[in-house]
Amino acid sequence: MANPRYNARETEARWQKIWAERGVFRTTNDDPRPKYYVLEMFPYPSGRIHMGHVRNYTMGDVVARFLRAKGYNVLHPMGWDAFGMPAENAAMQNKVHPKTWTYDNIAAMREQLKLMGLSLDWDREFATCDLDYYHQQQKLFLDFLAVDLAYRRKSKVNWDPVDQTVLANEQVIDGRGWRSGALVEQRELTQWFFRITAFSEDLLTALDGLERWPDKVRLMQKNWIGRSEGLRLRFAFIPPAPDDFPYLEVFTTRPDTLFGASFMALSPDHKLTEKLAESNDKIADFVAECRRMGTSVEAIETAEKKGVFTGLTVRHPFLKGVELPVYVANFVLMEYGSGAIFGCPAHDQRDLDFARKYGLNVTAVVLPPGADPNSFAVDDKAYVEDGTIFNSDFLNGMTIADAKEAVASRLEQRQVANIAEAAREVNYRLRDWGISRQRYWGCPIPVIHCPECDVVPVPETDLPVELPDDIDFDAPGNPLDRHPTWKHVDCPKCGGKARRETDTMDTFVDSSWYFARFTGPRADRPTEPDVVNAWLPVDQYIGGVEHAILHLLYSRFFSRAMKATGHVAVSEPFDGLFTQGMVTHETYKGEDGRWLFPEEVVFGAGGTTHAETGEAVTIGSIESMSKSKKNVVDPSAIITAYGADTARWFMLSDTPPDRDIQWTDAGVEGAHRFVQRLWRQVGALTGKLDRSGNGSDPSSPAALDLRKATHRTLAAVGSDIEKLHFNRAVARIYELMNTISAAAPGVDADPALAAAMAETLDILAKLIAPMMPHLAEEIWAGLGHETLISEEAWPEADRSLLVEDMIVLPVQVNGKKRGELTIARDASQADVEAAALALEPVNRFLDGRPPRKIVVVPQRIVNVVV
RNA sequence: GCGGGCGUGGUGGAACUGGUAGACACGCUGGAUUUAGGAUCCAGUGCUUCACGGCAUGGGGGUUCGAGUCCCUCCGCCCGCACCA
Repeated sequence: MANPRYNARETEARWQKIWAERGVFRTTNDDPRPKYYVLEMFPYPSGRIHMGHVRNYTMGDVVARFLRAKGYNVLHPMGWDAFGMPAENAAMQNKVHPKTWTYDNIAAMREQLKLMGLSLDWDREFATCDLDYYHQQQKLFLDFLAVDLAYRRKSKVNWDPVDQTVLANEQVIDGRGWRSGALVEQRELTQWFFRITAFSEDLLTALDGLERWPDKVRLMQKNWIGRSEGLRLRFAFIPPAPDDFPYLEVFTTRPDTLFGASFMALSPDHKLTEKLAESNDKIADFVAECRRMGTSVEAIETAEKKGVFTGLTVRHPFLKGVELPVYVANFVLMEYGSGAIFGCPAHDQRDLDFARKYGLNVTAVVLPPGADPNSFAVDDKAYVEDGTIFNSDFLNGMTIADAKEAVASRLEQRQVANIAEAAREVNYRLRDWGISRQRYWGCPIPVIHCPECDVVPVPETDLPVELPDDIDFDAPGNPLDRHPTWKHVDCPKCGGKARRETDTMDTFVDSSWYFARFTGPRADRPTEPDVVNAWLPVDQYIGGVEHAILHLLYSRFFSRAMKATGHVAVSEPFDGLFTQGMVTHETYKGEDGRWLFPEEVVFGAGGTTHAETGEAVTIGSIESMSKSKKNVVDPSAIITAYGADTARWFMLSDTPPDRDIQWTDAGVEGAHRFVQRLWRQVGALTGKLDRSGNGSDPSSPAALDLRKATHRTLAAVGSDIEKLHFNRAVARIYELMNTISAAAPGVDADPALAAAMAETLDILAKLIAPMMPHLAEEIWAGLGHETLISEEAWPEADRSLLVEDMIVLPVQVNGKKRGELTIARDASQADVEAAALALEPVNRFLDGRPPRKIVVVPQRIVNVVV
């Protein structure tokens, strides 16, 4: 330890090699210790790791190393979310095969990750594009298909006519394909779906049990599932009713407003609309116009409520002789309820806009509190608040809730002549999950289309359906579909000529069960029941909040579907979830407004300038790191310059882990200074330590104080890490470090302090080990230990050192602190009062009068009320 | 529009169930040491006052012996959803 400067690069490589050689982080499935499964969201192999990965994996590694030290059998694996579009884009742009591109990227990123010193079990690594992985995924698909959790139906999709592919909603920008720029069309295609709605209710109610999830995420999922209770009503047509439609079915959550109904509206996609359009050009034109309407945010926000009268009318269920015209309206969604509504303009803004446009009646039936029933009317703002029902016959005077119930029970008892049928119904906004993608680089859907036998699952013995390697990306569309031979197969059932499904699965399918596969990554079935059920659920899952809905909801569905098909025993995959914040950085712009990389910018006395051109640079807002704004810092460069421990320490310091952290040079340098300071301080002390005792010598108050500070820190850091409050744990370690520096000069003359210091430095090394594992190993070895600190147990805090006999009690007068007194911890209330009243500042405020009241909160505070 | 969250020094942020506001760090100021340092060490650092003290957790009001924390209200910022009947 003579070297005053810590050489991170040399040291980190050395310890990483030792860990790997000794297999320190390899996890076995038959370990008798209690299990703990730590998982960070696995990366997409884009080619290079970014700071978000560094932050995510640092946090996970702290948890993994901490729990390993606490005596758990920790599973901490890593893999690759490796299918997806970017590989195909690279293939088109750079003429490189998606497989080559992906595996090259994985190799590069694995090397980068290894430089971070993460305590991962690399033996369990896999990529979702590995044949073995998607083979098992195909088995899952077939199992889901067998129990009807996977199915095929026609569905509206965004179709890019140039690239000849389906686009996700996120890939449609202002109505145009993000790559081709072509106007996106709405097309009906037959697509594969997972029946996530089979679990709507369970996915919703089970959220309450996810106590170790952020409330925010649970709420987002709740809103996404969107449960609402109401009635399904069948309105009778004024004869003649259209063929095949004896009644008009609607769903409503507001049956209390039935007396205010003034029209009916069908979705443009409603079956009845389609039928009417066949013989009515106006309707047909209107439907076509609606189809052209984009699905973009802007299009919906600015869309005018429009419709066209169908010529049909229905009877009002309660009001004799009242007839309601039936329209087709652009704001009615086919996907929700029955695709038809009754319109009550007074109490729904959309209905009101529509009614005003077409001159329909607006009858208020909910009276705001205190309003005059004779004069209250709705103008151009619908009344949607609470109130009392009026203008509504038998509902008059009721609350909204009572009126809903009254209508429901009356309809159920069939007391209404004009309603053919009514039933209570629960609807969800959640839709089934469309998984078909017209893409090459994904898991092939293992079915065969036979002209005789229809859809035939690929027999399990014929699995895997392997992606062909010889493909070309010269033309738009799905290369699998264009492949000369791949799709031509014989029907497994009848042996006749048949066609292989050329759609592949959404890559979200791949990431919906990888956590289960990590428990038995080489099994010849998707999971080994004994093993997977011993490991799941994941105890702590860590990742970005951007996955709050899709990935996390899909994974919750998958667990249920895998449970239904016997692959796992749990319904909930992730017991604890933590969503970390993003990494941000300042942005920089040159004189012409172009974005600049941080390394292009020089901060001089004369202002901020460009390193090469010398032009003035504008410092812009702080944004999350992104390639487009160039405000990125490459983790490899940081690790090369400062070492992984510095990068890790910085990521854990100062900012709470769930908030965005700003990456700054000053911050990194500060973290690095601490690494050096720690190294220097420990190095300066190693020769002076006394290993013959622990320093519990009553004759040395300095030793006792140091031991108290050490054990207090030990207890606090442990509980901070358990709560993932890494920034507080870091602050505690800084505090201990300051205490050590202050005590260091006394070690020479005080043998008890030298002994206490030995214990303190051992504990310090263990405290930093989860966060800066390389430095911790180096210090541990330097302190004379021959074990690996990575395999050492977390120390126990000595509880007798955590309580003080004498405490400092703040004394307030009228709630303001005026002084403090040092008193025995177990002093009686009378003693505390007497001591407080004896304080000079208190007396100054008392001014000779007796206090009105004295509040003593034991061991906390004294408040004298004058 | 609906739903949710957050506002604390120059900065990032501490403050457990209401109980010493500003821990810890960055930055800054002064000093020491050094050929030099973006290295290290020491001291200081919410605002205000010569001082006693006064004022301070987005603004205003309330509950309480006591409020950053609880309640009401207003302002500002951020996030999610988006015609869901």
